[in-house]
Amino acid sequence: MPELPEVETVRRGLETAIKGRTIARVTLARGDLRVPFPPDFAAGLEGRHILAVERRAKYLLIRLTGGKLWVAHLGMSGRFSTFAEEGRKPGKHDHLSLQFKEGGGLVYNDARRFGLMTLIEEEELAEHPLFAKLGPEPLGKAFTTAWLEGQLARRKGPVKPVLMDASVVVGVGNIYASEALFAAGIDPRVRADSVTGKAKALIASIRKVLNGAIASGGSSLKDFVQVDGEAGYFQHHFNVYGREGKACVRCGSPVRRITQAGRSTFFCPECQR
DNA sequence: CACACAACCTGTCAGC
DNA sequence: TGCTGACAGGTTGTGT
Repeated sequence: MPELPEVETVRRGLETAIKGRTIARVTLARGDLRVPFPPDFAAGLEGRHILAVERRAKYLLIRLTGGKLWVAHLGMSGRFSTFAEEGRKPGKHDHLSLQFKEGGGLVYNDARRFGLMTLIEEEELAEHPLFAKLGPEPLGKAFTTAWLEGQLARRKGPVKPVLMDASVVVGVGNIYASEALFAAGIDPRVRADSVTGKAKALIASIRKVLNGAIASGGSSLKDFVQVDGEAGYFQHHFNVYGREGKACVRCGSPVRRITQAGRSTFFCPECQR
């Protein structure tokens, strides 16, 4: 389910739900998700205290005592939820379960198993293969007009897949790439190097779209006991994504769907040039 | 290096 | 109700 806003919503939920707890026991229902759990994963978590829940790109970073970092990626279908009962039976696709010393626990469920869990040293984060080549955070200061101009300038393919390239900017997935291009009035099919002059507007659009989605996810989470971004996700309304054939919210002409790099792209041919 | 495409795995939904 | 095929929010590896 996650693009950056959903992961950020889950991060906030986890922060409330598990920060300050002590991990008493870890149960793995199987040995792998997208990649195997490291051999020391369960033992490495047990006995540790949860200091903070952070995020880099679409990865959740759970800081533990002893300089350890529990890295979690939700893939397409991963979700965390908390439980209060002791001796809870694992449901279908529950792959990981934590029991807290203080009582209650946390479950990771992931039907498609595109998620990922690992345990690394805090200090190896920057050089770690998962993180070394990641571009700037879209909501951070390093995502500048000059940076995006430079990235667009060396790409001759369509602009939309460039926005989804994590070495250009992280956190922008298939939904928000379409939404940001709509907000910026840019046709997703145009060559990336033809819109360098719109880099500044594109950054503003990306931020607007992501911040709007975070605000919507966060507000729905308030009434939610569970750690689960799904409610916020489905509550959010999209301007073009998933709206093939429906009237453009701005001009009324039908929204089109095309395929780019194997993914669906939605856009308004009138409003986006 | 830039780019397209397949692969990973399961669930859901539209259409028959 | 059941079957089939298309499609799903991510990332990585391969081949050109």
